[in-house]
Amino acid sequence: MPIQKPSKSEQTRQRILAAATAEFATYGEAGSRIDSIAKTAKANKSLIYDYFGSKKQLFQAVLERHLSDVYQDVHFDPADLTGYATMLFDIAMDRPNLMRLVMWNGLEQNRAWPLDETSSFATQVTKIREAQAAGGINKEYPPDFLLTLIITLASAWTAANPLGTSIVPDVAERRLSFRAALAKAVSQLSQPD
Amino acid sequence: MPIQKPSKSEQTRQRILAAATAEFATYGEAGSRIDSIAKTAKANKSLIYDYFGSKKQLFQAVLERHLSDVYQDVHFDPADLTGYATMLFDIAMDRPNLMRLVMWNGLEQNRAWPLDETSSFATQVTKIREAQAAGGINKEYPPDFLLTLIITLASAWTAANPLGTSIVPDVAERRLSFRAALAKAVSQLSQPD
DNA sequence: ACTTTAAAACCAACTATTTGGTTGGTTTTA
DNA sequence: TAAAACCAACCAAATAGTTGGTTTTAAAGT
Repeated sequence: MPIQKPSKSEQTRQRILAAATAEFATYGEAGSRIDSIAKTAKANKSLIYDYFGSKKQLFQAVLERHLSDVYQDVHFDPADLTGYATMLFDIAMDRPNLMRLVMWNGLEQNRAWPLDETSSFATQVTKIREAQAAGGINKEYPPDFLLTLIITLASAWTAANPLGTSIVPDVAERRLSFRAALAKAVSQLSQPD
Repeated sequence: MPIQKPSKSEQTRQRILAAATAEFATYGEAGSRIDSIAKTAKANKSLIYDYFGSKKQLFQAVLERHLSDVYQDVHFDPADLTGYATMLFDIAMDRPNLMRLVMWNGLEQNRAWPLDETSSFATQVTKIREAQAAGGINKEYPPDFLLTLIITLASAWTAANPLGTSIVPDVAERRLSFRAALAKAVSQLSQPD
């Protein structure tokens, strides 16, 4: 029996996570209602507490699950910042819920990040600094400036950014054009003089 | 009597707005508590309803007031995108509360913007497009791409952007360096080839 | 095969508290 | 003296979280 059919309770867990994802992404932690999640998940409210403990822990679980999905796909290569940017762009465009969850999490000042991207960010900054020293990346920008620029721009046209979506309501249809523009911008900025 | 001393009720109104600003900026609309605002404002809860109608209307009033403060200072000149970017950067850095309010408002999908920046955005996009046609701005980027890039980057290191602040926790002390980097980046991207 | 049995999965109903919003009146102002 | 400003107490609804139990599942015993 190589493939295990998910157990009944596991299926329920998944329904709860799916319902919670939609609710939290839409309304944030404070605005979400446990009753609403239970109803959408077609699960009894107490199961949510049995499986996840509390509203806050459920939010955390939802966020962590979606983040860890993505972490597997992300490879940071300081020699290819353009590729990094477009990959983040694709991830962000494909996962509006995740982007909104990240945003809510940030605003609701729920402690630092789950998992440890903070240290991951620091690693990336160091690699950019080294690449600058080695002449592979434009030295005129601070490395952490560049990294923030790339990550922020890559998610600038997601549902997570009210500015981006109100300036460009039709990004979805112009995705390739924007992806290319992003690539060009990052390339232009990171290229050594 | 050229200068009117603010009436008692006007002072109360202001205390409520100030308290609401802090509460809403910190917790968002859903996470804020009217009782808490009343307590902070040292005003009776019912005054909030007398003066502002409802929680939602109070949020809207707070946001509009802070936005209109800022609108007076913002002048958009397609011939000086760099200046525009740094001015937005200064405004954003000086008004963390406003930035967070804008972010909450966007995420909480409270209808479109108060006042009409939407049309203002459209105007700015048009002006950029014209400047591109006239050869004053790099033609390789879509005008609405450029505008989003500028506005988003200008606010990338504010309290409103969890990414920016977790990558660069010490922006405050390095403000001038980041301001200069932003100026250089915008200049580099908008300069015609 | 069939029963036993205990844990796992599930749920309806409930609770204590918090919440946005109201009421009916007192105090202050001009 | 009447309107404006203010407030303590109140209310109905909503909310996160709990309880005490019933149903399902699946393995063990016969």
